Amino acid sequence: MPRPARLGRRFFARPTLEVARGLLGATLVHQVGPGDRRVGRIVEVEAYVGPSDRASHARFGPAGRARVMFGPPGHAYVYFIYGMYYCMNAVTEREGHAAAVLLRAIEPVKNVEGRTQGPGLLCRAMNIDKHLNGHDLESDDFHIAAPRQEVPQVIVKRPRVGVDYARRWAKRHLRFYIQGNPFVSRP
DNA sequence: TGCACGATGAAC
DNA sequence: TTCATCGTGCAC
Repeated sequence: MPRPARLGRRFFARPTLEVARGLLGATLVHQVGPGDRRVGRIVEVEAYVGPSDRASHARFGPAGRARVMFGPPGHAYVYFIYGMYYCMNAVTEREGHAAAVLLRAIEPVKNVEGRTQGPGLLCRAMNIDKHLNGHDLESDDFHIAAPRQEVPQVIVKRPRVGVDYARRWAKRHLRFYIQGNPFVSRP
């Protein structure tokens, strides 16, 4: 059986909506320590398309919290939120175009315990925190791999969660998930 | 220097 | 609907 192809710079250096849809069904891998390689299948994501996206942290500019989003694609943007949770994004588009895809839910595949429905729980279960902010996703210990084979899946488009303050940007269907998957946070 | 608030999740 | 809990952004 062929080894799943690790997604590299070229995959992420594309339009964010394409990357978002392409990440559904892919597997997130984090080698937490010796003998603890955690793997989860991505089933729900959100796209944050640029600094003009009023829901994106990129709106605060390259000197702000989301400076990693202004850097090269294929890196992790991990931030701390509500005083207790971390959320993980994969940076997209070309360097200088601040965009990313938020990973909202995974289906446990290997060594993943606890709930994984929602960006905060996902990071907790995968042991992802601020020490991984800015980490290169083209690495052995932390990366995303393409599905082994094309699995038929219907992709649902919905408004993003928790961004009502963003006016018209809150209405756009920039959340994507695999229809019928039981691990989606908010079907 | 202070303060309001959030790309959340759980309890009530 | 409220609350836990704290870093960030911005007003002062």
